[in-house]
Amino acid sequence: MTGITNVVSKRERDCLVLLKEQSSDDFPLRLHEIASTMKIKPPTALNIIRRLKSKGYVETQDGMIKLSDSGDRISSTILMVHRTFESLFCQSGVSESKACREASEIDFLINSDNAMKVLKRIDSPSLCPHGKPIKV
Amino acid sequence: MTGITNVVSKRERDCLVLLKEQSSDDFPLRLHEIASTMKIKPPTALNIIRRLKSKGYVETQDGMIKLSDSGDRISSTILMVHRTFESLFCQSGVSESKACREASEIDFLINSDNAMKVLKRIDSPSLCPHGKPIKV
DNA sequence: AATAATGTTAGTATAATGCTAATGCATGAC
DNA sequence: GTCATGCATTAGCATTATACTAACATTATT
Repeated sequence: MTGITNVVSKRERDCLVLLKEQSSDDFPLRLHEIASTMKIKPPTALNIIRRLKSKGYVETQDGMIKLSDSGDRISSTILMVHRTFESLFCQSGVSESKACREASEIDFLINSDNAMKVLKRIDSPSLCPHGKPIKV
Repeated sequence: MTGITNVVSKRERDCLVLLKEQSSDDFPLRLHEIASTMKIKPPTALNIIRRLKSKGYVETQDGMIKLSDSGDRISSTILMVHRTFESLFCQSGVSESKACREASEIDFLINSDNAMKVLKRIDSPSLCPHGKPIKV
């Protein structure tokens, strides 16, 4: 089996993407920031973080939460798939915001190898509709 | 809000598609047939059927299970989305069986309006890779 | 030191998914 | 006509994901 498929749930995916897009080694996120961004209460967020930790995707030090190497890798993959399908939807005439929402529902379910093939099929744009690089 | 989005779970989707593809008024399915096709035990299947019934997608008479009108409609929509993405994956170089599996993971999550736009974008094939009509 | 912010535990709830064991019902074999 | 077989259904249980509140603990800030 090649490619990456379906190892995280929807909310785990949301959390990974949040960490990938809005944190860095210099600016790791705090639990309450994750909770408020995800519009959930801290105990709920803690639960998700705990699951991600047990999968090895997240590390915490002094309440600071950041992606592990493998978390960074899987987040990049999810974002690549996300931007590929976001681009597809936009090329098809779907609005940017709807394209983004739709892509978020499926990006963590789709095998990365298959997504890369789709990317070629839709003329390999290098940037997603928001202007971010598809392949990182 | 237009189009149809996310009103069924994965297994409800599987069951709807099974009923749509392998039953008719003349040949409705029995519970144990659904269970064995879905590789689950009858009580588990009964649970899914019960949920579909409560959503108005399925009717039963004398142990015979068939789609209601609205169940038929939503199943058709799911299949349209399925075949659209299956076609996309195949056009991209994914094998027929992998394309089908991948499409099954997402077809019930994608808004039908968006799928129809994607269908146009991929040159509006009238048949899916298995030779079945995409638009019913 | 007191208050505020933050993190964590404990307990609860729901939905989806799955199972086994037991019961109920109908039908065909004998 | 009874009995076995097949099928449907109920009851009970378990797991995972998701989410909440209330309470407690810890850490900062003033």
